[in-house]
Amino acid sequence: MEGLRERKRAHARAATVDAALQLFAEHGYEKVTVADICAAAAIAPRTFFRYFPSKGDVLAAPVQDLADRLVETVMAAPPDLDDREVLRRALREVGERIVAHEGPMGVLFRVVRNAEEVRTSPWMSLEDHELRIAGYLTARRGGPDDPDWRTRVDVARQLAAFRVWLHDFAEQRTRDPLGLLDEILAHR
Amino acid sequence: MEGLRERKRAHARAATVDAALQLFAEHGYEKVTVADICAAAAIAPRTFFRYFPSKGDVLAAPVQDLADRLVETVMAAPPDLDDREVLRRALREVGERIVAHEGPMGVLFRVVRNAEEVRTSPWMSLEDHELRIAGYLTARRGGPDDPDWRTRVDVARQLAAFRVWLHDFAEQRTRDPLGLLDEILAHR
DNA sequence: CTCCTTCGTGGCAGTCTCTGCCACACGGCA
DNA sequence: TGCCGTGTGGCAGAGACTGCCACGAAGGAG
Repeated sequence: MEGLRERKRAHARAATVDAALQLFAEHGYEKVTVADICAAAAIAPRTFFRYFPSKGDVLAAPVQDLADRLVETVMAAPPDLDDREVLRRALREVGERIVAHEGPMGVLFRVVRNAEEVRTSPWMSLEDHELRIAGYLTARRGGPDDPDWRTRVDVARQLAAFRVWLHDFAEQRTRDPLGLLDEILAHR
Repeated sequence: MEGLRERKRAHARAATVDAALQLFAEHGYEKVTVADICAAAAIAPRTFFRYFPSKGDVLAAPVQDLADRLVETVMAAPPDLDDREVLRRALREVGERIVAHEGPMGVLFRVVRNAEEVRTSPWMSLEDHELRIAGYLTARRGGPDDPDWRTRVDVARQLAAFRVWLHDFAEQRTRDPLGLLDEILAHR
């Protein structure tokens, strides 16, 4: 058992994310104040900032989860695959996950795209992981701690391609998102 | 003649950017308040926000100039080059420009990298131009208004690679930055 | 040169995000 | 049951940013 305390906390946190997403989708990111979110989630503003470092991080949290998943998948890949294939599979998996949660994810990404102030940071968290991922890929084949620029460039390129797909997906431009993702990741 | 009014304005604006960069480099981005910058640049805070939508945009401005330059170069490219070559030349030119202004640019990029709050947005302006650039490339060869995903992915990939180089440059990791840039852009 | 229009500037008050501090209460534990 | 520790909420305050208004300086017409 997890302890009543932690369960309460987790519940309050999740409720806050839900309330925030709901309100953002309804009124737009900047029209919703932290106080509004707190009222809807029944917590005090002071507590909000204990859960999330900033207002924008309510949105970053789910994206962060995806990024963590990406890193995990990279690390768990069978050792006989080359970098490119490892990354391709990991991104494909994250893509599947996003498509599976289509509803909330779509809302999330659209909110992010429309929120001038926040548009940057969640995608950026992907970028923060570029170096980490390149490091894991290098370590996998026993390379040096500092990944060489080729590896970093390859990772950056694939993530950039993935972001283009994300963009398309958020705008619901395509009927077969996973098919498109496969094409994009294979395109080179 | 440009009119006294506009010259005064341009001068005050430039002085503000200089003062801000100076202070940021000295004390760090978040320790410097807008009021500090205004005191150093001899303008009122209210005026600061007329020049720049937000504190962070003082940093974004120079990067924005580079991005504009990039777009210009793309548009001015000879018509017989293919997309990839056009983009390669344009990025190479921007790279040269950055290396030439090494001092201020180095300061700028290092400030940006260290300022948690702002780290994201200036690079993002590059990303905002992805679609624009892809559009110009497509238009150049008489394609449709909406660039297809292949073009957008190619542009995104090259810009991502360029960002890796920028990162390296800002950290002064390499002795021959332009040589490295050529390798990175050719790497594919 | 003078008057009048126009537009940029600066000050003021107010909102919103975010932080440090402290008192309190509730869950965990003996 | 009673103590301890941690999470919570309230309060005050700093800093970013905005709408509003009054003033002054640039530019143009007579």
